[in-house]
Amino acid sequence: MNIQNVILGFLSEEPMSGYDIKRKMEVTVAHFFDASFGAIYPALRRMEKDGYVKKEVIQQEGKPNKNLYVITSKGQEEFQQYMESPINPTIMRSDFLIRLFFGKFTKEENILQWMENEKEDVKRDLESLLEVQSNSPNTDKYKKITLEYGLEYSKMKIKLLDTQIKFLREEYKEKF
Amino acid sequence: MNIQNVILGFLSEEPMSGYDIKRKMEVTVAHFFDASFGAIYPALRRMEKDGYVKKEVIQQEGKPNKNLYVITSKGQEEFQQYMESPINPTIMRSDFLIRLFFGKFTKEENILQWMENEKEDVKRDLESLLEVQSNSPNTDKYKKITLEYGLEYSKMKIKLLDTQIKFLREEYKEKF
DNA sequence: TGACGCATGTAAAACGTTACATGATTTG
DNA sequence: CAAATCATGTAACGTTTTACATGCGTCA
Repeated sequence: MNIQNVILGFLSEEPMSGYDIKRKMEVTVAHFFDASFGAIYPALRRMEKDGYVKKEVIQQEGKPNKNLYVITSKGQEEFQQYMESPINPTIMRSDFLIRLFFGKFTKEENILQWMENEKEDVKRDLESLLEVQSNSPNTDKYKKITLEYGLEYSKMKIKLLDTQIKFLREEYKEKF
Repeated sequence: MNIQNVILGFLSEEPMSGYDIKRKMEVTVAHFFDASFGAIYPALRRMEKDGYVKKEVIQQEGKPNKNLYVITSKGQEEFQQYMESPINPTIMRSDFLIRLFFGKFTKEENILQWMENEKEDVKRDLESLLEVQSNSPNTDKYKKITLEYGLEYSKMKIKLLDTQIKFLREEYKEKF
């Protein structure tokens, strides 16, 4: 999977600009896929050159023009091929967990601070996912599963962090 | 966080070769950090050039020589600086979830197959983490938390996949 | 008036994967 | 006998981030 495949997916649903795609990603797949403008715009140009999408310039008043991209039949074929290809393994890269893993090389205060921060971050993630959920009751069942995945994952993280923070605090107190 | 920081972390524990580091990563941090030989070896060379590590060549019989890397005090300082720096956000990239998200563009059989495969993969991950857990009862408490994280995450995924697979199968049956 | 949202884009740099090359020993 | 393990390394390639550039409208 690369950005191109994901963009083709979004354009299979409706024509969008690079900006639209980025916004859409943020409220739908951000918890398991992320892309920057610097990756999206060049990808769209390439895809136009390769005939996967067609550009339509929309004149707007008071706002910059919009480059609306429409998927072509060649693009649809390409996307279908992607959907039939083998699934790539999930990539995860967690600085937080690396820090924890090497936790014995730093002060316990640092670690507790990291864990509190992480908990707050995850709580915000959870809230934003809950908001998305209540704002989109009519999404299809598969999208609902990916949302559910995000919700369960967040809840699991909060629970685990809560438990472990308490353990560490108990231990910390016992030093006196 | 980059490979260099992680390597410095491992070398803070004991001198290792590039090969050792890779092997160690596989049984400790693979569920939240991954690096290939093509990333590790060049990193070690750079780090030696920059004075973060020292190379010691170990002659071995019947096996290729080993380049054992030892962290220097400059390397220790660098690692401490990393440990005090702000934590980078976690990166996740899941082809599986992207496929699910765009599930309506493919056949339900495909989706069920993906989910079954994913479940089996996660089950294997869980088993390997459980094995690591029973093979290393004396690891420090922070490492234990990262292991616990992996275990809980795997269990969560299996549970969710199980539930959702059953739902989809029920629905599927009702079509008759 | 400064920041933010809308909107697009490029170029450089950083980072990493993949594939290839080498070669001995051990294991099934 | 083939495959896996041990062990290191390079080069090509691909991808992505970051930073920069532009510019209007709105809102506090």
